Amino acid sequence: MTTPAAARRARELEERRERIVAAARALAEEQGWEAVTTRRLADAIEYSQPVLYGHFPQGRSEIVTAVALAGFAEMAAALSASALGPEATDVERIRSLVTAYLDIARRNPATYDAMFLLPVAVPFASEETPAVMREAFEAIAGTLRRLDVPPPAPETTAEVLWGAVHGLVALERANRYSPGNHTDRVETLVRLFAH
Amino acid sequence: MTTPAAARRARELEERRERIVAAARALAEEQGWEAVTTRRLADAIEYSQPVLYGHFPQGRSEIVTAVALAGFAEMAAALSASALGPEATDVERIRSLVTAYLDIARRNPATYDAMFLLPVAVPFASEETPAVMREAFEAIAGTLRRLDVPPPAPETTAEVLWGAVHGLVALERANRYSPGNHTDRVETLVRLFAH
DNA sequence: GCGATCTTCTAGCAGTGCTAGAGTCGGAAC
DNA sequence: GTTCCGACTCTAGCACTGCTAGAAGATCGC
Repeated sequence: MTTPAAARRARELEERRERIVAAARALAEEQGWEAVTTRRLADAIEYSQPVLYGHFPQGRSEIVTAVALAGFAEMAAALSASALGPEATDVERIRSLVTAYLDIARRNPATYDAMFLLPVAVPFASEETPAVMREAFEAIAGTLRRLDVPPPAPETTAEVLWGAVHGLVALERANRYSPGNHTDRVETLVRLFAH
Repeated sequence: MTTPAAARRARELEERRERIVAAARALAEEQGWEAVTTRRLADAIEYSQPVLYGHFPQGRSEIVTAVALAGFAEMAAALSASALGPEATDVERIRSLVTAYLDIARRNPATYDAMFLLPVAVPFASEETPAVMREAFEAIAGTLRRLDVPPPAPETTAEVLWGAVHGLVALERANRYSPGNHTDRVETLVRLFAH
């Protein structure tokens, strides 16, 4: 049914779609999301504006969502990779997790914004939650479950921990914190959850 | 030096300034910040657009900042008022504080966004930090200091607590949480900080 | 090679933040 | 009471935004 030409076309389409997402992400990280305009994206991929709407019928916001999903995939991988061996202490486990999270957020600020700040239309904890999001959450909950003294409700605690770390990132980036106190805050947070 | 006419003019200017801020806030709470355009604001105060720039030379972003400052004033008042009497337990004190914070955030979502999400040019923990911001922070730090078992570094813990509660608000509003688990999360957070 | 289909582009809409310059009005001085 | 100046406000317009209709074009199956 699918001719070779059609297969090639589908492949080219997919490639172009990814070039759009990559261009949006690069532009956002370099100059902020307000610099990510449909005209600049069209220039970056060397096509005209309407082409974008062929890939993303919902327009700009759908492109932002695509960047957010890519970010969640990377975060899930980083958090899973942050798990320590059996001889680690509870404090070390949580510190490794939190540090991995903060690293991801610090290295990709614009992508992080797409994931949490910008209004992207992705229901999180529901049926249709993309797998990458569940994965990232599971990495956090898994670390809590593996503690020597696991919390009574690991899932709920995972949600609270996620929120606490996100709050740290958000307030720090918005300059709502005293400067230079970063490591103290992280250590305080870690010991709070490691009990 | 100041003639009666000049005094009246100054008063009228201040009134008009506040009408702009009030209009921006009302519009944002009703239809979101993207609906707060300079044209709509001008319509609301029944003047033309350029009048806005007489009050706020930096334009729209300065108006958002003004709304944020009003929000901080209200938050400082609400958090201070949440302090409990001497017979309260640590858990009750923190719960009262956190609940007051969540109430403010839930009742004025757009104002809350102006305070923390939108890029307003207000350095927080620095010399020029407006008094209202310091006040809000002091209400949190003060509650921690008054605990039966105060944390080792109340200021740092206050920053972490602020971040944790903000994270709760942010993730909840961005639909990054499982629905219906709200009270569990709050209680988990409270007990974490009440030791 | 033909013809239909699918793709891409040009051009334009309505809206945005912001501003230059023209015009109007109030109030101080005589 | 009249004049005149300065402060104030408005009209009109710029360059930009996201998005889309309809024309022009290329491509592919036959």
